[in-house]
Amino acid sequence: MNTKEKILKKSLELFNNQGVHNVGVRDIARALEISPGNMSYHFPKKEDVILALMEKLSEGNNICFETYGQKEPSLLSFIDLYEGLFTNQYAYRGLLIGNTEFEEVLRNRYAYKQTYEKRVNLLTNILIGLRNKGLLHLSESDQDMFLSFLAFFGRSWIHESFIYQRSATSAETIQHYIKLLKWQLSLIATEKGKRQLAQLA
Amino acid sequence: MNTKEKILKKSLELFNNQGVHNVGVRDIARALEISPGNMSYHFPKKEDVILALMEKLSEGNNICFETYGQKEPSLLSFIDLYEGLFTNQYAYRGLLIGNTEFEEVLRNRYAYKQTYEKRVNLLTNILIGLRNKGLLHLSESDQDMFLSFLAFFGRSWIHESFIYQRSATSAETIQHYIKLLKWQLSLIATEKGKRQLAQLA
DNA sequence: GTCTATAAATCGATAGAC
DNA sequence: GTCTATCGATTTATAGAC
Repeated sequence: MNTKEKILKKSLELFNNQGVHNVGVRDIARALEISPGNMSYHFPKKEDVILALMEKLSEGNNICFETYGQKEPSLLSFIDLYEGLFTNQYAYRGLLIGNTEFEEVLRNRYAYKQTYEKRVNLLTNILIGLRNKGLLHLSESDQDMFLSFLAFFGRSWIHESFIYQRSATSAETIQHYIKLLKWQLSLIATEKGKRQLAQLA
Repeated sequence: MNTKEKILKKSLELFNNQGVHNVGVRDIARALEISPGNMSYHFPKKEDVILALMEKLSEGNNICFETYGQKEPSLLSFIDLYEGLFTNQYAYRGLLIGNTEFEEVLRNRYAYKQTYEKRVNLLTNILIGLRNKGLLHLSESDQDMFLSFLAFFGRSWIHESFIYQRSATSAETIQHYIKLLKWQLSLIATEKGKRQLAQLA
């Protein structure tokens, strides 16, 4: 592993444990036993480190969606999709909480809005697919609301987990929110959909 | 209005617009055309300002719950309750987002956990009341899940609104999340409950 | 590529006069 | 109560030797 990769790995570790704003470039350098100057050679600004990590997070999410696309649409693979997404988000949780500090940077340099719109389109198609399979009972307006819910849920659970579930393990935390998602699905699932959900524990 | 109150008012205004971490004591002093030293006379530490504002927020929430307690339990008054809570939270949104910086402070000096547990108990009773009125269809496990959902929703909507709904007005933003809440309620409402919800536009 | 040393800015907080 | 002036710590970022 080269220095650049080492920096990214250690930065993420520190960000996750202490939050981005509590970790200075000095801290990262010290943890890696390299000099602050060396840090700046590889990443001229702290935001460059954050941006690089954000892109890795985004790639991870893309892979989850691609994996789903290759499977038969079902509520089980839908849950799988979200387990993947949540696991990925959890791995980068330090970036996703307390990011108001770098919000402006992200807005300018990271394709926030495009990514968001792409995801909404993707999810819309996924929901339509599940409805067409007779798994979800979704009217036009239900679909919009469930989409709003999913967008909200997918972006916000990590905030709450960071503040309120800190003592829990990674797996426990993720399962807590997956359970909440399953419950939501069960409320709008058809009988066929409910039978699929029943297969899960 | 005395200086202390002026400081609190202006601080909140600045926090809401720029986020706590982007507003220094100097900024507040400059905006009020007083000296930084004077700021420190009234609030020795920046966290004292934040703590005072948090307590005002908490009082506002308490009033919402008390108001609900004096009404006849119904899904309409339940929605009223949340409109009140959301309006209050929105007014103090600067404190509620990006608060990882002061999380430790809040944990130590503000009765976070007690407040949280009190609210969960309160909400549990409210839900039981609504079920007893024949408005909600809630099994034991449904109740737990809906409680988890409400706790999550109530704490997290403000994060999302701050990042994704910034261009919307206060009223639009709040109504967006109230609409989401109504939809959730409609999923677990009895026929009687659904008739109440239908009264709302 | 990596280092040491330090610039330059900003922050919270304090000292002491009035 | 309010002011001016400043301390002391911390941060990002850079300069220049090796």
